[in-house]
Amino acid sequence: MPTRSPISGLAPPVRPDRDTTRATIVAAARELTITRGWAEVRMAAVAERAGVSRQTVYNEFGGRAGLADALADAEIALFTAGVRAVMFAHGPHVRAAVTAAVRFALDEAAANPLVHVILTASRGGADPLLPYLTTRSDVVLAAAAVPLLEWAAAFAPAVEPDELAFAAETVIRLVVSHIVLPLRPAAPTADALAGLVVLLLDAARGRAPR
Amino acid sequence: MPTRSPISGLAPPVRPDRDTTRATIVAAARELTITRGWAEVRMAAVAERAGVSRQTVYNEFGGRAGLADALADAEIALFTAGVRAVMFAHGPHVRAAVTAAVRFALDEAAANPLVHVILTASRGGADPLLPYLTTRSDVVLAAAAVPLLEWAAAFAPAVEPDELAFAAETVIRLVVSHIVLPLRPAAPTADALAGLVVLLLDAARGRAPR
DNA sequence: GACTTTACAAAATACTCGCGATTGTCAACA
DNA sequence: TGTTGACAATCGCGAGTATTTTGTAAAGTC
Repeated sequence: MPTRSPISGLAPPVRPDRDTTRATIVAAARELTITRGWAEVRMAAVAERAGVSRQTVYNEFGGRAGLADALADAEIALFTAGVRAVMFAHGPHVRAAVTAAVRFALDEAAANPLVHVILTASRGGADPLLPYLTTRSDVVLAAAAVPLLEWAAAFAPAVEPDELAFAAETVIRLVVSHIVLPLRPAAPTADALAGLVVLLLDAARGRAPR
Repeated sequence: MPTRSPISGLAPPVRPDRDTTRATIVAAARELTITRGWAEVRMAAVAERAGVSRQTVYNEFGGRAGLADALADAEIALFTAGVRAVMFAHGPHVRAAVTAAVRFALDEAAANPLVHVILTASRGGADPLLPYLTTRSDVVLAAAAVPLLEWAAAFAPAVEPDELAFAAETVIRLVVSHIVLPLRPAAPTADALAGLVVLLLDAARGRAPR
């Protein structure tokens, strides 16, 4: 994060925006991937769209695999940030917060194929991006849990960590399941899962609020 | 196993065992699929192993796709029968019954590739059997729910049907999720899911035992 | 110094062709 | 009713080849 000081001149003049370049490239790769699919994404096309030379892409990411990694990381960060924002917007209201978070996840997965692929990764799927995301599915699960746990730390501190972890893992698994096989519209699913979380947290609170 | 009636001659001479033949063929296909994988299963090999002519296989199932369907149906029946047996063996003990059922499902999916494929179907996976199982994943979910609901009807009749259906669907989704991405050994997973079901049923009982 | 351009080898991908194996169907046969 | 044998159609596989794309290295530019 070389955020350079405003007093330009003396501050590191070098590298005006090293990671701005990276971000631009990742953004370009992201757009191309979402519209055309990762399989169709050419390093040359990414470079052109990002306004840099192909060589720069290689310098920054090492290659196609590195770019895929960075892309996945960026998308995960974006997604978790969204979940976090949605949840904190509802303050301590467990049901409202979880409902909104689940809806966000379901809608996002429906609209953004990248999120869909990353969330439902792990299955030896057909998607060409997967070979590059080497079994990161557990990482994804862990990443998705972060905003939930942060929210709980802020608004439900009395709950035992183990119970909390189980609740988080369980909703996430269920959300993914409903993404893979949606039997009902998003709204009732979100309501049902929120009810489940309320139940889990209440039970945990009643049992172990030591 | 063409077990014909001992009193040969008068007993229905026609069609001594139409569906015995089918069962034999399916059994042959099943064994070949489990050991060598569906992709390697040849219609000729199935016929030979079943002790019938290749033509008979075509007459009974129409073709490779039909055989795949029948195979899936048979395997689902076998699996649900196993779940049913395991659950009823524990009588009304919710936790014990669900624990055993989850363990059975996890172990079965680990040991029997056919069960694994069918349970985790739907994802546009690499398995060659899938193209023949056209989006039957919802059917599978419904089928897996049957033994659970039967058990509940026998031992937990006071629970509202909706709540019951949700509980069943949820455990099944979670079991599949843990098959696809197992983070812990089977035993603790089974315990945790059983606890979840107990919670759901207790809540439903306390709320709506009208 | 960071980036671009140009050049080029290596690797992946796409396409064609031919062939053997397999599927699916038909009719004669037991 | 089920078996056998024959046959066209189709599929999958592998070799061979062309084309694209990746990945690396150099020299050139602001």
